[in-house]
Amino acid sequence: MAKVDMARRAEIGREKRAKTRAQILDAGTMLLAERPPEALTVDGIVEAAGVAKGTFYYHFQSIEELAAAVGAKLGDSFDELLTPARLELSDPIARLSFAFTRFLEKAISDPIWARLVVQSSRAPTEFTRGIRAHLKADLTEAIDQGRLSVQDVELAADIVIGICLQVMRGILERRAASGVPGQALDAVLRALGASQPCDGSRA
Amino acid sequence: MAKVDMARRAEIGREKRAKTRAQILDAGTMLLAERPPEALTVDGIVEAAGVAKGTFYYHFQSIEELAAAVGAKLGDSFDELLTPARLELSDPIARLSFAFTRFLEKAISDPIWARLVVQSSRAPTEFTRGIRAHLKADLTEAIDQGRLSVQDVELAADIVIGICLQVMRGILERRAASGVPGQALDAVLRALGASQPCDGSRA
DNA sequence: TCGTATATTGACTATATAGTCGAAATGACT
DNA sequence: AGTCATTTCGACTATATAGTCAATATACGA
Repeated sequence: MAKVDMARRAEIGREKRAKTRAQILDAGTMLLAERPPEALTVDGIVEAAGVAKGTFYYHFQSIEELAAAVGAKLGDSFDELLTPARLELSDPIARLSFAFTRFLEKAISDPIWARLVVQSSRAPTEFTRGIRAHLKADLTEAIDQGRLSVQDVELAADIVIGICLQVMRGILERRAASGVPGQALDAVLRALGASQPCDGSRA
Repeated sequence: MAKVDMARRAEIGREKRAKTRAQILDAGTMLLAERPPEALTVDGIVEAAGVAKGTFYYHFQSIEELAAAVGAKLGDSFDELLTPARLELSDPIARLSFAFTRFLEKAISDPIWARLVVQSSRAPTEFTRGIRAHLKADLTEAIDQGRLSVQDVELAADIVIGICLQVMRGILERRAASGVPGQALDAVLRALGASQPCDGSRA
């Protein structure tokens, strides 16, 4: 009698579920782009997402879990943005330069993403830590090659990240001049005391 | 019959009032050093200050007003830190260098202050704007003297502020090496492409 | 059309936080 | 000791937010 295909059922559920979950995730993303996670409320989220309160709890255990999911999505966007460079470029300074530029260009083209990055930088998550780890690896390699005058990796990382974040804030507050990413990169390389990478694209 | 000196009364009141107000202000300062203003609660503040709830509202209309008062106090500490340099040094790059170094040294010696500065940088207040205005004045002067290779004042300001804030975060997270302020300053001057100021203290 | 697994809803209870206010305490002065 | 302007207190009411759950809707397969 009526053998029901449980697997199929679950799949259907998963599809519908994914759609609503994405709505909530998007609403959470927008809200987290404009306020710190401590300022989020479940009522605010469900209103922004256009779903009922119970639905939120059906998909997420708590606001923290939602924030973590948004963080994971942001982490994915980092990988998507940076992985190509990591594979193609063997020169650590070139990798770093490419990544830095991609970041600022993305910030210009996608302000919500930029706001989210800036907000996330307040309380470092697993994903922003990953970025820093990659950066430090590149910097260490460059230092080992004797190509940076800054010898302290942590300081070097703070210089790169500090300029990147603050320039992002500048892009968000004032309107972005398109020349900014290049100029900012030049400044970063000067700050690190970087010897020219092979491409020689700087002044 | 008992002519009461109202002015004296008011003065007495003001003294007692000032003491309790300072307690609340200090509690607010500590809390704002560790969380964004949106995450503050009146209950949390009065508990930290060791006063009753009504007392808070006797001194402040709202949490925003308390946050503004903390911001003003922070602004005063900026002036105290920076005014001497502004009066004594006529060279804009020397002024900027002095201010930058004072900031980082203060961050090392007073972590609560540093946390407060970092937190405040999220949502620029009247007082952090003042800092940026001073900085931009110095940078403009230096650019006009043809002593910086960075020509865009906003970008230059972002570079200085970005490095300063991120190095502060680094100081707070890791333990501060005392050589950091000097090294960071060197990096900033290189980033700006600054010609040597007269003292020539850099590498 | 009906049955069923899954997803969605919104009303409901808990609790936390905001903001008020009359009563009590304080302390300089007589 | 008594007076009184001022400050402090904490109980109280409002409201907002968290978190639950029984009822309902959905949509596919039989």
